[in-house]
Amino acid sequence: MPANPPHPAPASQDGTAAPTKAELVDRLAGAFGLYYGDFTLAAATEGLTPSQAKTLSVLRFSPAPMRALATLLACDASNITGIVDRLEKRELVRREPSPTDRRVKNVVLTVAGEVTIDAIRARMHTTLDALDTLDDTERTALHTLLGRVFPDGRGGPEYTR
Amino acid sequence: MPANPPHPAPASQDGTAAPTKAELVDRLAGAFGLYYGDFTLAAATEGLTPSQAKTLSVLRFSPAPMRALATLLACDASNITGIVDRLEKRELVRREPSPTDRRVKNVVLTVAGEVTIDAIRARMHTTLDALDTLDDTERTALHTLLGRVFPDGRGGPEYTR
DNA sequence: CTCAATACTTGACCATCTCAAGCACTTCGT
DNA sequence: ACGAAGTGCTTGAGATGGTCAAGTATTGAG
Repeated sequence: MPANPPHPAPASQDGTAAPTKAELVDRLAGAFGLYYGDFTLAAATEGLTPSQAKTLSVLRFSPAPMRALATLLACDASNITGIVDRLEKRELVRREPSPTDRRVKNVVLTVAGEVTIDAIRARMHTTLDALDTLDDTERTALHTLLGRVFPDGRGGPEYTR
Repeated sequence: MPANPPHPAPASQDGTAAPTKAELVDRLAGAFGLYYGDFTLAAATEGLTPSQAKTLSVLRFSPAPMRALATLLACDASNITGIVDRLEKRELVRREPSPTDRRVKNVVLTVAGEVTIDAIRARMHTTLDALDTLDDTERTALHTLLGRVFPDGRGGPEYTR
């Protein structure tokens, strides 16, 4: 039953033809919607908002100055002040003065912060369970393809000021 | 120079070994971050917030009652009221009373709304350009794998109340 | 030494989000 | 048929996320 959707999106009847770019964008949008829901729910069980959890997530790799966080999270610097304020009040994160530039404050994950972000990632059941259904070949393929389409950006530690 | 990151993440030296689940989650998180930044920027050029644009995006496929939107966007129903209020004020969207249940209001994309969401999707240059570098086989693989990990959820039109 | 640039903070203002409460309507049980 | 429970949407309060404009401290270039 065609059901005549307002926006065509023929969505290649059989699964064999290569998807159009629009179909791929749809898929990405859908996938990230589900991922985001999973992440948000997991963060909420630890009493954190998505932005707070995303900040902890970024800091897992390396401490970073406020400015770098703003760039990584694609938002205004003034925004980070508030987010880090709240994370610091809960001792998940610490501001450390940069030894080389007194304007800069490096944000560092505390041990409690590490535990928390690990717990959140472990609770993303929708995503984690789904990944379990992939075999090694598929995992490798997905990892590689995502790396091609969304190159990392995060080269080395940002602890560099 | 190993640089000794605080959180191990050995990140399989060579590209050949299958990535661990944690590495895949990292990749998903990174990819999601870039996609979201691209989407947010594109939405901003049309004067829309990410939530407003996401709502239009969902409605591309089919009109939907407020409740369904809340479920799809993984948020409280009361939230949708405000978002749709603002979209309606800009005539990108219309509330229509459901013919079969007088409690329900179906939200429908206007023509202007369609034009707007299409423009936003067309401006996601980071994502679209990256997809251009994939050949047909890779596109198919990515589409299939994402479909496996994040099954659609959106089966038929939600215009069903 | 002066001046432009940079890092962070603050305050104003709106959007987003949750929760609790309320109204309108539907559905179910009796 | 009737009342009670359930569902869909809205409203209002309160916290957070987000932008912008302005202000302070520091750096760095000339």
